[in-house]
Amino acid sequence: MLCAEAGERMTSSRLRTYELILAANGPIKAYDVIDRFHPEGAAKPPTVYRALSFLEQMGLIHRIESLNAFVACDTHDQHSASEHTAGFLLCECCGQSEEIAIPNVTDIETRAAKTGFKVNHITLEARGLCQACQSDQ
Amino acid sequence: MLCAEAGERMTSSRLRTYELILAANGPIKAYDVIDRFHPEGAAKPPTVYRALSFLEQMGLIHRIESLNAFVACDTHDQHSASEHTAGFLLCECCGQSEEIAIPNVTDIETRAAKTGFKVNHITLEARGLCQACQSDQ
DNA sequence: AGGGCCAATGTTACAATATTACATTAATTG
DNA sequence: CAATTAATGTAATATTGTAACATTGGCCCT
Repeated sequence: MLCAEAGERMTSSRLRTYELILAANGPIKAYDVIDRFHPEGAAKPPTVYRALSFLEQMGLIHRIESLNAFVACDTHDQHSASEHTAGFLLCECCGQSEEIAIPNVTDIETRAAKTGFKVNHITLEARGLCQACQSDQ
Repeated sequence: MLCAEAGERMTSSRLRTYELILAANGPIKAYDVIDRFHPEGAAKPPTVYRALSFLEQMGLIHRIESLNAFVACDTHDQHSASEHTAGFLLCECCGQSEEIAIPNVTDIETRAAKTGFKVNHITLEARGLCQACQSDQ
């Protein structure tokens, strides 16, 4: 929250969206946020999509591309929002995610630089099975 | 193609889909394939989505998660389909993609193993600017 | 060749995800 | 307080992807 103040205003839509993502305790879909937004009925999609964009820019949440879902950032107090990029371990069985630092970012940038490519942002998502779900098998 | 024969049949829908992806010379969206499928009108979505799934399983194409798009595999002759996973450099300006080997896969697996996570598949997508688009600025 | 099987396709409908456009309200600043 | 910009409300629609079920086509077996 302190982190967000550095940027812009934490309005009630944004806070409500962030609360729902925190409460989800794992990746949550935009339309699940939309459905839970009000006690009675659903929110309008733009309300939530705008809040999601904002929260992502602030580094409070991450979008998981391979799931079309969003998850609260574990480590937003450890990074500036701008440079903040993270990797994820995504369990294909239970749906839980674990945020990890991307190993060897410089190796990726070096490889990119070989063809003159300048990296702005890295998406790293590893799908597999978490420990608990392996035991269950 | 030889590679595909190892698995199943390269039917005409599958071939047509693959041709369109090869011809696209960069990531192409499913609905662009659908629109171009027939000379006259569009294909039905399931026709193309089925073909895309098949081609991906065969290792002939890759799905780019952060673009909801598909691109022909550069290196399917160098890998068995099952173990085949690739990284991508995606230019935010011109839309071109470059396929790269994922550096330090073992580092990712080792990090995952710290919490008992078993990795099945890695998505690595680096967005940024290709050389040509940097020069243009 | 005829019958049985399964893979693949056709077809319709719909679900899920996301954005555009424009009107309105709220906050901030000079 | 007026002017300006940021944020929100609202309706409609665009984009992406799947479910369900009927039908066809290839293949194997005797």
